Amino acid sequence: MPWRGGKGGPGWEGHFRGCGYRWTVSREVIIEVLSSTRHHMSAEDIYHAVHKDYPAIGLTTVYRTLDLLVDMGLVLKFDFGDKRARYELAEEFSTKEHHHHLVCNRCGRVIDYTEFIDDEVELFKKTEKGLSKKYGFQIKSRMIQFSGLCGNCNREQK
Amino acid sequence: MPWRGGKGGPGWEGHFRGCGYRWTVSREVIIEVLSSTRHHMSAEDIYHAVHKDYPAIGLTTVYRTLDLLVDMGLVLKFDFGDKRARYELAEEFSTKEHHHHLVCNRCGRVIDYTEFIDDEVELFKKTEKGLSKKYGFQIKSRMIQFSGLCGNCNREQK
DNA sequence: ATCCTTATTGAAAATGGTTTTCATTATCAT
DNA sequence: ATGATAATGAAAACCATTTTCAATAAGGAT
Ligand SMILES: [Mn+2]
Ligand SMILES: [Mn+2]
Ligand SMILES: [Zn+2]
Ligand SMILES: [Zn+2]
Repeated sequence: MPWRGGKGGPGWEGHFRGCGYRWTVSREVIIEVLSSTRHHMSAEDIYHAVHKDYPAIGLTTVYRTLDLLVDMGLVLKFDFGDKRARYELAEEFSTKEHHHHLVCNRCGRVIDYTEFIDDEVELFKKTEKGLSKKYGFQIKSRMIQFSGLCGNCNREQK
Repeated sequence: MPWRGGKGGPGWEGHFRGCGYRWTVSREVIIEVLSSTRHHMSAEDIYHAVHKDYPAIGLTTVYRTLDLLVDMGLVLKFDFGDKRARYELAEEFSTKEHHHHLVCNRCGRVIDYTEFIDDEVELFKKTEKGLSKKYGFQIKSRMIQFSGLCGNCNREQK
């Protein structure tokens, strides 16, 4: 795990430089926000968090930075069914372990779960190898997502 | 498999009636389109297909009907990363077998794959049971999706 | 077959997350 | 420090989807 999070960690900066991008305050701050949350933030969430300390940073820049981060594979983008995209640090840069998502259709709660992850990883490996051979498809990312009713909503639903 | 597809099959009509909805020409025609394609159509795709024979049916009705079908569990809604939602008959009403999706990030091609489905189903069952016990979460739907580069795009990329 | 209630519909307008535009500013190799 | 140009913010544009509302059609009752 050579990547240190936190302010201006050479890992992040190096990634940007390595791709020919500049290392800017906006980028550092946005990454800092993503690094220090356990939530799945929307662009606007991030914008608000950033805005407290850096009111000059605009929503447009947040969107642009997130796009870059996703392209570079440093951040994952999710669709949990509310209209806005949600973002989370990629595994290698996160303190969270490899996980998938459980989304409540009623209240929108999102649970990170890690149960049976080993089995999933194994199955993924096998599947990817099979699909790559059969379709010549090179898999870059994989996602599993369950949705339904969370404990609370399940109870109320009755 | 008690459900017959095709024009006005009592299966579809019964489903609507059973939920207290009326059985209308628009609904019949939209279902007919979904039943006779192997593609993952957008609302607008469906609108255009319907429009040839029934120019009076509007895009709004297509959206509304799709929402209903998704709510009733007869149709699945996907996000393949282009901006529009994509729709496909649920397994029980489709001639396609249970499958998952392989999405090309470059050209947008979507492949239905069925490899290792048995393993996946087994793992899903186990996972669902575990999650249900641990989080009280009642799972209604599950999705797996891989993305990357398809055979063609992989070759060109070089 | 006709009436009546109301679910359904189409057209147009509104919505809202995201993207584009463009003039200004900041980064960084020199 | 200087200059080339990548990055940025504000405002406008975009565009899939949703909402509004008056007109229409479905289907139970008669
Ligand atoms: Mn997560
Ligand atoms: Mn499919
Ligand atoms: Zn819930
Ligand atoms: Zn492709």
